[in-house]
Amino acid sequence: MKKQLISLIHQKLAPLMAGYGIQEFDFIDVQVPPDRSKGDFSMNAAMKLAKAAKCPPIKLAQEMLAILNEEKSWFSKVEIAGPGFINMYLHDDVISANFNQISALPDLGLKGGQQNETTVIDYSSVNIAKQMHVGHLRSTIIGDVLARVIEALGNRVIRQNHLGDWGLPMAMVLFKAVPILRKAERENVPAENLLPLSRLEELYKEATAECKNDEETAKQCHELLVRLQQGDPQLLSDWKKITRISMIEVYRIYRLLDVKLNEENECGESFYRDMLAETVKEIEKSGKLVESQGARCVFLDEFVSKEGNPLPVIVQKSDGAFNYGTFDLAALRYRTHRLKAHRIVYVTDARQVLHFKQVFATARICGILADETVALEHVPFGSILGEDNKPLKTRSGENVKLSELLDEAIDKAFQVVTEKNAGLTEEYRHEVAKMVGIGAVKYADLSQNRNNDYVFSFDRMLALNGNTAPYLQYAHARICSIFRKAGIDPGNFVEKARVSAAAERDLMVKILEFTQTVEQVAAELRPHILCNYLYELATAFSTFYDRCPVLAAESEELKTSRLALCNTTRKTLAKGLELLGITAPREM
RNA sequence: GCGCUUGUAGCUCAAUUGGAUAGAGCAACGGACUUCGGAUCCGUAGGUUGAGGGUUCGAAUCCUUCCAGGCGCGCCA
Repeated sequence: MKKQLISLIHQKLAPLMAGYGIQEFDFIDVQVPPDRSKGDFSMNAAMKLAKAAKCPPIKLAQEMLAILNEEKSWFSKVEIAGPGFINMYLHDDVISANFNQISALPDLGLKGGQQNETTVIDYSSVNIAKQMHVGHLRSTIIGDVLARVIEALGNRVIRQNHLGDWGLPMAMVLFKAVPILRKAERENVPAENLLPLSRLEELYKEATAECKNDEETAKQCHELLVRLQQGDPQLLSDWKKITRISMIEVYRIYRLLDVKLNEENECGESFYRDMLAETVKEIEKSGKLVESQGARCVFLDEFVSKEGNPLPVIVQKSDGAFNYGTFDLAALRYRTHRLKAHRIVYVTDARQVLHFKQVFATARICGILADETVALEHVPFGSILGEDNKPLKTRSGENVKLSELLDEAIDKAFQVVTEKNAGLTEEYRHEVAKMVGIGAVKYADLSQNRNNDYVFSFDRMLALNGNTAPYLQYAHARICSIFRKAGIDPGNFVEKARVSAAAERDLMVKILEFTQTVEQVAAELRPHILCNYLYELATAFSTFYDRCPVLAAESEELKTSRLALCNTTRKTLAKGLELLGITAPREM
């Protein structure tokens, strides 16, 4: 609706603006005023243009007003407010008509924009031989939402799980694990029996400790890494075994979280192993490669070290091994040349901002990218903190395992569901507890501006009111309940609605904002915008629900109209939650 | 030291990227049910947007100087 309105205004005002010598029309935009009493939309173009048109904003606004006032089919009223805002009030029929049009579309009009870009999203990026812990949560769920959102708007999305499987940590695990693998072979027992993921993680910790205290061990690990990266067949086979053992557990968590990552999305560091040398050669060709203290680097003037010297990006270490910057550069090459990405999005924590700035700058300077117009976007996010305002850890100082955290959320949700709705079967309560518990954890994370750190609190995220997942799920369940009571299948309900009360109108207007909200999330890569929207939608519904009886409406027509409104609200809520990777139960 | 980032109601967070009287939830107080799920709705109160200065029709948002927290800065990822 907003787009149509903008194009209408554009068309109407073009001659006037041409008279002022203004041909560019980007300035024509409308926004929802802060206060409903100021109309459905407002426009500040008069103020923005006053300078270019050399005309006082009020005069310009008056001239615009005169033209817009002729448009009787859309506006019931247009008026000037403040220093030159133009406030527009739409006819109820316009709202209803737009609403019915959107309602009839299978995807609520999400694909209407036809974006058709290829976007690569790099997220989750778990490490091999490490159990998933809270540190992996944000990248995994934020990335998953961004992928769903961009995909839903009609783009091709390629999800990439950039596994940490080819660096020094991997070498340290191998250093400890190889003897155990040999033992397993001698005794003819499956490797995973002797080396479950938890054991692998212990080995990694032991190795780190040993390397710290013993230079000889550290040296051996570095050598082992070089051998692995050079393709030692036995090491490769061991490496593969460990990777698979590790990923089985990761996929169990992905399924629990309802995150859309599979084996086909695995494109870890090791994937680029044969492209690393090539990538360095490519950099060498650009003339930017410099040898420094035995390492091969690219120096970037815009980044300065502690001592005030230009900061290097190391592309090849002095021992010949490659490190993470090279993996990222090789990945950029692959993603632009082979995957033909128009946009590449990296979802990692905020500590890596400098790293990605350097990688992006290096790629551009050294001509690594197939297409210079490709958008490279780092999506940083803050940390998850404990009640003590420090990064969340267990009492003993360990990382909190994701698996345990999620189980606890589900347990707590089960208690709440049982308390609130003991009438449901136990089996169904368990199902709902999963949707509510996981939904709460995800929503608590997603609903906040990702820049900030946040304090993890089960109590707050499982609260039944306020901006939480259970509140949204509850609104959805109430709508389903109406249809159940009426004996109508909402999936086949195709009636139309029209405005007869203020609460209905407000709800319709809110629903009409859905597509533009999703588009905004895709553009800004900030899921909390969608959360805020859904919360407002659920609130608008709750108000409507309180004031407008549906099944007991005064007339059959009114009942049908309100059912139609309920149904589209239900679809919008469910779709919005689905984009957030959250399931909305029919009963809870 | 340099760089990035954050600071908004007692608490947890928003604010359409420079727009109108800075909005929600929790907590507090007061209302609403012989109706569809009260896990609800409506209202009251609560603010020098960390502090100062600047830019302009207009600043939480941009520039600048401070204050306070978090993070990063050559062979870990």
